[in-house]
Amino acid sequence: MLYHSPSEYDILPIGFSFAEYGRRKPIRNKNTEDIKLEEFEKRYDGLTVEKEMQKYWDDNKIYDYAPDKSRPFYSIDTPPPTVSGSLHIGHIFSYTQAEMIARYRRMRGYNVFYPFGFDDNGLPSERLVERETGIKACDISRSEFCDKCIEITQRYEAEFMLLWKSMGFSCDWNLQYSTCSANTQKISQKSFLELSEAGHAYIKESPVLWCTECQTSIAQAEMDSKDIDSHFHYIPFSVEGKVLEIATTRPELLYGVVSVFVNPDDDRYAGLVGKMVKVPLYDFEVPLLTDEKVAIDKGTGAVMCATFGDTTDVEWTQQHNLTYKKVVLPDGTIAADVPFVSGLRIKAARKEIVRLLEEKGLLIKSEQLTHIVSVHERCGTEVEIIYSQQWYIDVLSRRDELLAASDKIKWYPAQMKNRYINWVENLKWDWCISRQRYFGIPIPVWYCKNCAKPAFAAYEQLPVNPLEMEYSGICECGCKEFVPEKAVLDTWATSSVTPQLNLDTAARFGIEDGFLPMSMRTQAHEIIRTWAFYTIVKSLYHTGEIPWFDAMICGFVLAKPGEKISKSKSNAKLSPQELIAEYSADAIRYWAANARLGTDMYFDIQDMQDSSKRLITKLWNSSKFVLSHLRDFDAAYQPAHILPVDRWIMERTNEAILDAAKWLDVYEVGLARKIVDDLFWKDLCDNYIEIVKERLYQPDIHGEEERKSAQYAIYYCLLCILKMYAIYIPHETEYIYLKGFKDFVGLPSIHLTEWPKPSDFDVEIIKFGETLKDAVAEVRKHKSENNLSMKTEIEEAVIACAPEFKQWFIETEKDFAACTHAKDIKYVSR
RNA sequence: GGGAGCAUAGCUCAGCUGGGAGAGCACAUGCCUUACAAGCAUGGGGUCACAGGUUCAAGCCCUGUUGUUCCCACCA
Repeated sequence: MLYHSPSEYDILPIGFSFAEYGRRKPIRNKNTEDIKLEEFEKRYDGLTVEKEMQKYWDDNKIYDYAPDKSRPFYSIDTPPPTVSGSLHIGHIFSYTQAEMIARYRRMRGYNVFYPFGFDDNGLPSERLVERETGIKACDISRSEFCDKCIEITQRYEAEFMLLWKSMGFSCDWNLQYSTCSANTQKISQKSFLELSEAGHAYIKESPVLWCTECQTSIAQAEMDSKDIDSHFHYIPFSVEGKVLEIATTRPELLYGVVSVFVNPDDDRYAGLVGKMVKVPLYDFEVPLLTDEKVAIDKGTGAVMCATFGDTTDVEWTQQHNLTYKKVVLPDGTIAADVPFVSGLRIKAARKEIVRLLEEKGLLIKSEQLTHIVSVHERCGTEVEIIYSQQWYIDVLSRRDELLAASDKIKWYPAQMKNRYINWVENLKWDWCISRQRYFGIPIPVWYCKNCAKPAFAAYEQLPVNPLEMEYSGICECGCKEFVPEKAVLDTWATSSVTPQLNLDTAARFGIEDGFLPMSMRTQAHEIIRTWAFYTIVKSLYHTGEIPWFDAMICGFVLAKPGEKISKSKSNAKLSPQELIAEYSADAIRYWAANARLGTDMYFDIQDMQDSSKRLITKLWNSSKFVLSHLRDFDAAYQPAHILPVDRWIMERTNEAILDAAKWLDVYEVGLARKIVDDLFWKDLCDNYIEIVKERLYQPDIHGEEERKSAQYAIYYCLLCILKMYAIYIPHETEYIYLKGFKDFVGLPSIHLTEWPKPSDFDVEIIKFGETLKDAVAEVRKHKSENNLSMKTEIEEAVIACAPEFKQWFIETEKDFAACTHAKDIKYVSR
């Protein structure tokens, strides 16, 4: 029986380790003299190295942007993260994929313009501040509240920037912008003025989507849907003395009923159309009208139209020229002139009306139901529709142009275009851009006190805040007094001009002409209907062109199917900062690259740790090996004869380079990574290095020139592999580069080197390599099946190969024998 | 209700223009092999969701079905 007490470990002779105790075999002599480990640490310590490398990049300004007309220009429109809370792993995931593309393009020789920004104005930031301070915006003065917003968003931005830096992002922070800065305000207000001048932005009083919690108008894009438990109340209206049963979920709007609709083909009501219907409880009369939208088979086939229960009510009110009866006020209470329920909040009013109906015998029945309602995405409150004056940007009349624009943009992956098309085709409202909020970019407008006509700020005045400035002109009507606009712009009205913001930054470097359209926009699929859509709208109005040529649409990280990662659900186990501190940035980056573009992924810490650590360690160890054999390498010397097996690994590398580039050109970082992984792990480490190892160690057996041939190959392959991995794991590859390759290459950073560009690869020699691998595998199989050590000598190996490969095999015989420990090698034809 | 994606090994997934069913993890069996036990070798394991069709040939193309995820619409 195998039993050991702790004391037994203490008496193990030197040369035995704990793990080996049961086997009683000496641990291997590590040959430390050969490897000179003082230069290559035994274990790679990513956490320390990453900090060092980041400092090295900072100190040497590796990623500073400088225009270079000799290179093709490549610009990236990166999402300015909404400053509405801390970032989570989902942000890391999609930003990292785009960052890899920036690195790839840079290495491909592009002059990459890669600015970052922060979206720090508007409702999302206000809600963050309200949450953090416990103060509601409406409870303190506007300037006081805005000061708090600036203070808190700046704190978050500092945190965001540190996070991107610790992820090793290769952007130049001098190109940074913020959407609440004075300069941005100027550009955003200018956009507003230009669109107003051209008639694309306009003001009108009409029904608008309204959040009673945030007390502001919102846009169609800001709505979410939510399942809500509710009741269908069957209420008896009456027409010509007969009961007309109508089902509704909004009985509190009874006072706002302006008509009743039935389907024109509904025989049940044929004779009643045009007659007056009496509304129960309130006893006023409304007309019975027809509309094709009414479903005959739903409920009783009769629908009440109230101002406003839903978008259909809005359409009907407009189409049939019905009057507006105010029921719901902007603060979510019932208007003062509504009998029975005035002053109550909507839900309380609903209860009260139902109670009254019941009391008076006017409630036929109530059915429970779950239905989907529209809620405000920021607070989850059910969206109301009220009448009010707002600024809009015309999108409905531009549907065709907006659709045509999507054909000019290349979407990656292609099917993401459908989401955009789907959204544009389903637009029901023009884009409402005014918000009755505080911390946002002011709408640069005053209104004439006499005739209410808007007066616009002059371009030279921008940025302006009308609340802090008098309008100095005179209205057409002769009036000199003006009232300032209090509303601010929708945050998307500003973030939709990121191409213009970036252009403004680029202009500082003298890059203006040809900057637009930008090369590429990267973003997650969930904001196609907002950010992508609005940017396209603005771009078409401002430039008549698409905003960018390519759209790289990333997926999302989910906790599990259907569940987004969010702090409130506490399924984000660790913050990105904690993940970096624990597992290293390279580990997270390598994992983040394991995704199909546009496809959501589930976050699994174990998964990330396993795959990333394995690769990072393997790359370290193999680099250590390779570089230990390049101490006397002369990069300028090309051996006269490169052995076939060396040619094989170099050609395989070329093949992989071209394959990986093919994927990276279409933004598929994950598929490209897999190509590199296969080359590195399977072909280079498991086969090539094993085959040529002895040739590198023992030139006395294999020949000096032959050793040089192997050196030539491993230098080329490892350097290419490091370059390809550099976009994924920039810290480790840089560290290895600095230790082993910098002196050969001459450039101060691997990130300044060029992506390898073989013109082609040799298919024949790669086929030979495959046959060679098969032959080695056969021997390994033989030893494995017989429980033999790989070192065991075998008498004879018989290689089955095609005749055209035989000469190459003969030239590989010494390597093959060294790798397999075969004493004799014979051939048969295949 | 409209649209899109997905369905391949126990798990996570790759498989680009039709011809060999694959990787990692997990599992099993071995192995100190002058980089790496955070390793290496070898192996077991699949009706490629289902039903039709096109083709000499289908995981891949076509039609339909089912399941699933997402986007949009759906508040009477």
